[in-house]
Amino acid sequence: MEKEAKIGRSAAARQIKGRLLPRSFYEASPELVAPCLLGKLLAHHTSRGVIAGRIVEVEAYLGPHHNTPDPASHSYRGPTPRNQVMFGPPGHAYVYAIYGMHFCMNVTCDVDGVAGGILIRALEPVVGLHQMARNRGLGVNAAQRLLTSGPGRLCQALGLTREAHNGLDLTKRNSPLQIIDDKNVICDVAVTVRIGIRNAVDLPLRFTISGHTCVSGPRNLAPKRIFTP
DNA sequence: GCAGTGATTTGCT
DNA sequence: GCAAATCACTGCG
Repeated sequence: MEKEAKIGRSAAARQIKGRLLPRSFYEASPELVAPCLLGKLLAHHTSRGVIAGRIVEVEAYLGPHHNTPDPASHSYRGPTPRNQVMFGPPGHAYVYAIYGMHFCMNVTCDVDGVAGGILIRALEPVVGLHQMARNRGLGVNAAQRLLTSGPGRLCQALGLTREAHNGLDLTKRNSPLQIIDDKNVICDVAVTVRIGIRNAVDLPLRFTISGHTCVSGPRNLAPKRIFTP
């Protein structure tokens, strides 16, 4: 009980201060933008307050115009009603339903008209931990990594749905959903193959903050390489 | 390990 | 049109 109260106070005391990432940040290819998102804050402004987490794991999904074919990407076969957001301007949220019960959130990137997306796979909870636990249907003393470690979990924790958030512009000042650079410095970035997919399983397009406890998936997945940004 | 769940797309008529 | 296959997941055993 004592511990939960302490977490609640420290989270509430924190302010989200930093620079809203501009449109130009997202105008490059997914494999270039993806590692740059690590360490940034994903913030959802709700009527109940702010819920935010630090991005610790992402995956790049390449568009059909890219040199490397990516059959795992939703945009692989061209635009459809579901994936049209990916073919629009960069810096927008592409939220879709999967397996009948989960949502996943991508950030669109590359220039307008060229598809590209980055799946946000895991966050480190930073602000609104009690609300995250409520949204996830967990007790307030649930382990932090159960809140936002996994693409479905983080959407549930932040209260993101396709109906309410698909197509939102993340670069607008008044957007309820934003990505903010608070100058947090990260150490090592590990590059691995993507997980949870059937096609194009060999492409090294998953980026994680190396060793971070909130990263999802198998702990023993060997990195293809590690670099310091 | 695998069941649960439903939207989405593809491939037939 | 309609049926079948697919799916970037999670939670339970």
